[in-house]
Amino acid sequence: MPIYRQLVDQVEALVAGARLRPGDTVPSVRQVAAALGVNPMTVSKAWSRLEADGVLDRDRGRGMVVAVPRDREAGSLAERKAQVRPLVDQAVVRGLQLGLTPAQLQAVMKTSLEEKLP
Amino acid sequence: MPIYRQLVDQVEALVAGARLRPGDTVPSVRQVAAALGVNPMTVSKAWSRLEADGVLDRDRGRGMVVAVPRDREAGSLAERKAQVRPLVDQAVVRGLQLGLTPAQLQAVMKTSLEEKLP
DNA sequence: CCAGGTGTATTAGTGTAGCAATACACATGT
DNA sequence: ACATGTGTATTGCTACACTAATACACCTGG
Repeated sequence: MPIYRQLVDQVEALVAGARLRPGDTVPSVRQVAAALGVNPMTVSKAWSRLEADGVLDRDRGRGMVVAVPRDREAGSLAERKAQVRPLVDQAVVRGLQLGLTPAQLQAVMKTSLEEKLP
Repeated sequence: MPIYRQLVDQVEALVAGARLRPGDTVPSVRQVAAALGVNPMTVSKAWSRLEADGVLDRDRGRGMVVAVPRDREAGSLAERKAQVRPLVDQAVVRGLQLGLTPAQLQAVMKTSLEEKLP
């Protein structure tokens, strides 16, 4: 899995789990790049995508900050459910393929939720 | 999303949902290719991957058949749960990101399961 | 055997994702 | 103004994913 995607997923998970809250600052592009031995541009790509997704706010000269969830992109409850649906479907298909029962799959999701929400 | 991957996902979903059962035959590479206006090799790639994943059995000169689930790749319950985990995590993160509550996410999974299992 | 069905190995072309090097634009503190 | 921090536009390169064209190998029914 590409470096920049790993970074995106990692930050998204932290924000979704409220371990990074709106207003918190994120390590600078150069800090992360140096720590990982990667080109700053690679990190910038990740930060950019996070900004495009509304997860971070950019502030040139200062750094990037966790954005307040604006519900803008959200839409109605039904729409949001429809957006997650493909990902859930993928997990479900894989689970059934492995012989897991519906109850076992639900249990996995419960575990995942508990781990993410402190 | 690549053509061959769409085919793979589609067949996997059908098999996982028991709409295609072990022993059922699958349309031939050339039939599907003609129907979609695609090169037979593209369909073959999909069929091959499905065979590698143990979903289909090959039978040169006759066609491809849905394989019996062998529990082969399965392993212990814990191992299988661990395998689905990343996919579930991805769905969960996305759901939380959209402001869905844990209960709503579980509901989405329930719906997905009900739709797949007849 | 032969005709017609099956899947596929091989090869080649095309596009693009991923990453890095460079140089630049913006903001802040002194 | 200047030094120093921030993020980034641009460019170029490389590797690999995806698709297709062709020719071949296998099996079955007559």
